[in-house]
Amino acid sequence: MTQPAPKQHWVGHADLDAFYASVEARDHPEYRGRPLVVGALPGHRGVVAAANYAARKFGIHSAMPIAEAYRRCPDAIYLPPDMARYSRVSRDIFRILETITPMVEPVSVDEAYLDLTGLERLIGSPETIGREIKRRILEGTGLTVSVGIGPNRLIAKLGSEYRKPDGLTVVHPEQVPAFLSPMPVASLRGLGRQTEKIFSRLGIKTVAQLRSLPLSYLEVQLGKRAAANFHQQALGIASAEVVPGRGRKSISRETTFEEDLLDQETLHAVLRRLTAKVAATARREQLSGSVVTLKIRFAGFETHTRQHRLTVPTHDERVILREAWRLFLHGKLPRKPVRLIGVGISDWQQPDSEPTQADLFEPPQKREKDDRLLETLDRVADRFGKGKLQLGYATKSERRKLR
DNA sequence: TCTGGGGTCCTTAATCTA
DNA sequence: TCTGTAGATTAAGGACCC
Repeated sequence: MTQPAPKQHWVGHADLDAFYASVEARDHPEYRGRPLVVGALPGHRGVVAAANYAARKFGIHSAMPIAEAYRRCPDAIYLPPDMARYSRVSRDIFRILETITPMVEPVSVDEAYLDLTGLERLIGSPETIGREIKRRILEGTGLTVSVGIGPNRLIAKLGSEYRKPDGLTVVHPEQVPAFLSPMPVASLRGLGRQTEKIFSRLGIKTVAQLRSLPLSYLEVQLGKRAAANFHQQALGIASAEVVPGRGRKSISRETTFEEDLLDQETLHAVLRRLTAKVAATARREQLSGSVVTLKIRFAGFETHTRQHRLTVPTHDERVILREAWRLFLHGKLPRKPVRLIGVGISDWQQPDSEPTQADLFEPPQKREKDDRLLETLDRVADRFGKGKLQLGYATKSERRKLR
């Protein structure tokens, strides 16, 4: 008896080209051919969200501060993002991808993995499938997409980046080592500025160089986990699993002020607005979160988060706002002008664990403890003046005095 | 240069619990 | 009941991605 040959996995990665900018150019023919930047408007705080290829010729790229983009190309068209419109186009794109296979895993509005395994008999070779994806998206939406196809997610993703815009790259299993070898290490997944610094210090520039190093050496430099991860990637080893409809794990909203802000009334009002949006999204998606997170950024980009676990999951904006504001007031945060404020919820309750009557009507000890602490804080406020309480817990000695 | 917004995942330290 | 400890959980920060 001979064993059947193991099935060849094929993973596709589809990535829309300069998505936001392409949607704008598609809908406004008068912009076509001109440098176009979607993001913050010049003169405001913010960065580039997307730049078309004409703007990229000026060195403009996403995440660049808008002031820098403006210096490089004052004549470009600058537009604020219209997320609602991009989301609609995104839904069209995913519907089209699902005509190829139901095994589509969204990564973001403009990016997805597809499990193409076994489609050869239905559609044709991986090259044929790739051309078919591009054709259907162009015909259905008027947008171009770059597609990478390979034996796993890593190779598919690197494939879609390999030729852009409007590219198609298919890497067969036996081509993987040659495909990866000349690539800069920075093209590997999860390798950002910090890790790149380490590699640069070690004189490692290409994937081939990385592959030649013993794992034990990498472990000393990067730690066990990261070393194993990059070592596997350098060998072209990665998962071929595609998970359609991966659920989200958190919902959050945040905003950066034009000028840093200290006034608590305004901060509270902004937090209320953000909380309402978070709660609305949660209700729409029928999600209730158990963890409320407050995010605060001060001048100098000093960023802090504070979390509180609720006894009962919620999507009620009053509950979320109360907890977020409590974290703001009593989370031992520095009392400084605020650059950004944000709020989020996470840790969804499982459908099989509805809150019990006991959860609702017999608050556990944790809640009682919290409430006692708050009472104490209120008494501190009365005794020592409100200013003391604006930020930061009462000190131990202050609490002792009150007992 | 001066750094958005919305996410995920990992590491580490503190705390809880068996 | 006390104590030490190991493992699990939680909280915070950071790196990274699009």
